[in-house]
Amino acid sequence: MKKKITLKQIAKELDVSISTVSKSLRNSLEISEDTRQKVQAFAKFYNYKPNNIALSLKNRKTKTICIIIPEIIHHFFTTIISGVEQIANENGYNVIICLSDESFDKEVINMEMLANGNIDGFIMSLSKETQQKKDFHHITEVINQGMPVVMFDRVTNDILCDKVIINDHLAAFNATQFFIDKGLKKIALITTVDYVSVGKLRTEGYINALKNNDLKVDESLIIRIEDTEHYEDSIEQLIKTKSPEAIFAVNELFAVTAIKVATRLGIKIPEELSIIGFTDGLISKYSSPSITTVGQDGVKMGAKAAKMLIERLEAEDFENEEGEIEEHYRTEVIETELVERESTKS
Amino acid sequence: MKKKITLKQIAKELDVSISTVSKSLRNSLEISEDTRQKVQAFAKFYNYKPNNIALSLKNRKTKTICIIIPEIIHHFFTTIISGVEQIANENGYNVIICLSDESFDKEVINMEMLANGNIDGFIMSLSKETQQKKDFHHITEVINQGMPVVMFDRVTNDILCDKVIINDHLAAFNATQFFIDKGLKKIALITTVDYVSVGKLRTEGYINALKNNDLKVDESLIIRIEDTEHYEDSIEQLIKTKSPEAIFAVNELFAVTAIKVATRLGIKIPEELSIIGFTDGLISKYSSPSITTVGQDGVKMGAKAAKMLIERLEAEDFENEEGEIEEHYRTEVIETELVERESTKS
DNA sequence: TAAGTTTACGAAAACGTGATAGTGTTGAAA
DNA sequence: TTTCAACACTATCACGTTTTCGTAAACTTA
Repeated sequence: MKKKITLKQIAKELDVSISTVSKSLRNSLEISEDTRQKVQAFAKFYNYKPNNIALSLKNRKTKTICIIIPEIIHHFFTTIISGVEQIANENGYNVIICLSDESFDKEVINMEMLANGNIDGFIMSLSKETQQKKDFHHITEVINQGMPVVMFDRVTNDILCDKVIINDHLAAFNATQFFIDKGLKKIALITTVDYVSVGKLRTEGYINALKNNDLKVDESLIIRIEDTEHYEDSIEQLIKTKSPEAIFAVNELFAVTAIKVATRLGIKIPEELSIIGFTDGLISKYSSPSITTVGQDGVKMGAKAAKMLIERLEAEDFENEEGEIEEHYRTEVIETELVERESTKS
Repeated sequence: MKKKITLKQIAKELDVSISTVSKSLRNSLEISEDTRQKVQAFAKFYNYKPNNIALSLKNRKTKTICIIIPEIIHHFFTTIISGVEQIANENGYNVIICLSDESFDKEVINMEMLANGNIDGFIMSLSKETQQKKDFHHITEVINQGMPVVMFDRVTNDILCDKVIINDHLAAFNATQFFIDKGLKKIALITTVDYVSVGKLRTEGYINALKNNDLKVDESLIIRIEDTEHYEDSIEQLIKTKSPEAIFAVNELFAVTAIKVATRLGIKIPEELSIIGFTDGLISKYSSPSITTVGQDGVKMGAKAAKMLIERLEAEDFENEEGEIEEHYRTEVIETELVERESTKS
């Protein structure tokens, strides 16, 4: 077992100074051809690699970014990670992943922990609890310390920073309009309670689409599901008592559950009931019937977020010299598209 | 924007030495009550937090572990991450996630990169390409440098280290036996090509179960699918020409695809065809009919791996004093259980 | 009062690196 | 012979901590 070798050890072994070793390895012209080669050969033999921690300390840059997501079992978030990771790696950055588990406390702890030098910047999506509490002090603090933050998907207007979002409102509007165009009028909505911003926006899109077509908004066709709730019964209730012609669900799980319930009740999909979900994950794809869904390209979103963050990080090197930082935050909107499958009539 | 404050700045501000500040904050008895309080108050006001990078350099420990997985879109791997993350956080460790994308090169690059001080240890599952090449030099090297590695799921006997696996052989054996116990004899197998170790083991389990019940192994009932292959046709071919009574698929995707194909062909599940998959993911759960599957508890597995790694890391502190390290590697086997659902007769 | 002990703090080293500034030797130009 | 530049290398500092050791000043004891 040979431990990692350091500059100092090489220097001692070859009886030169540390500076000479360092310069030789960086091919400095200050060092004679002879010494350089000797050092390089030695270093190669012992497989010398600079210690990243020491470099981080010296350069005050870790070349590591952190992505905080509420949950990892959501397919959408894994695609986000995928996109972030790809761009990060291309630019020589490592990615630390933190799971907030939808918990405010865990989000705060993770951020405070990593903000102390471990990383150069954050990419994050708010936990439900944080959205509920509307307490963003941990994020403000990090930003105030000069660490860039990029928020995606679940964002808030209370924080000024770069953001990557999808147009939830428009996407929901279009999905609803899709039903209406097919001649369906009795359109139900399965959504979440309002404090999750995306659920709220999607609900608004649904309502606006109805209004735009002079259709009445029937509150009894809308069910709002709590996290903890066992929602299968609520959905069954909805389908049984209201017999909707179409259902728009704000996520995959609601959609697939609706399908399960309808199938159990002997309702034919899409002949008697059309269903559109949100988020194009594996479930939608492999469900039978497969589910028409609002596809949000997580990979693209993650990649965009990573690009924005890295751009800002690299820009910082300049700004230091200029003194004043120009705070011009952008919000990028990622396109969605309706992926038509078997759960809607063609 | 107030940047992070350092010991040095506090020292200068309060006109004491850096040592005094450091000691005060760590409640050293060497420092007078008076000074201590003054320093602590000041530090609190400016929200002083020690710089983790500096600590890492000093302690030669980063309190960060890296998990390398082949893909993140596999539900199984996300549950692994979940388990690792939980245990890591409980013990004050951060988790860096690297995706090898099933590529040997990416696995090597990631490992070499992070082994230079960034992390304290690895948890990993081999990429397909690495398994194929049987080139493990990057792992041996890391281990030789004294950095602990824990492998899980896709492991190899060529490397000596801690491992966490499931008994793939037994699990497949039991699944096949389950069919046989129901009186089914014509049991097909949808598996992967042999270089992926788990596919191989599961295939063996299937074959042994058949042999154990004096059933003939019919090679035409076994299809081996390549990564890149568009496998839906192969499966359709199998079902059409062989009309099996049961299918055992070595992963979720194969199982759900078999269901889709069978449903399309008008074959009733489970009346005419029973199906068992492997890995209890969302797809199996939400498919209609839902899929009976060999459940492997990824969370437990990840947690176990993290525990083993952290145990070894903390043990290192001792060993240094004793000189000689006792290399006693363990292999933990995680139990699997058959999760019965709608795709098999009860 | 002299000697020893405690108190309260500071200086410096160490972790590993890279950049800046310095230093001594050699050779060439004035 | 003097001066200056080029060469080849070394010393030192800085990044932010913690820790070991050192040391004045105050206090105790004989």
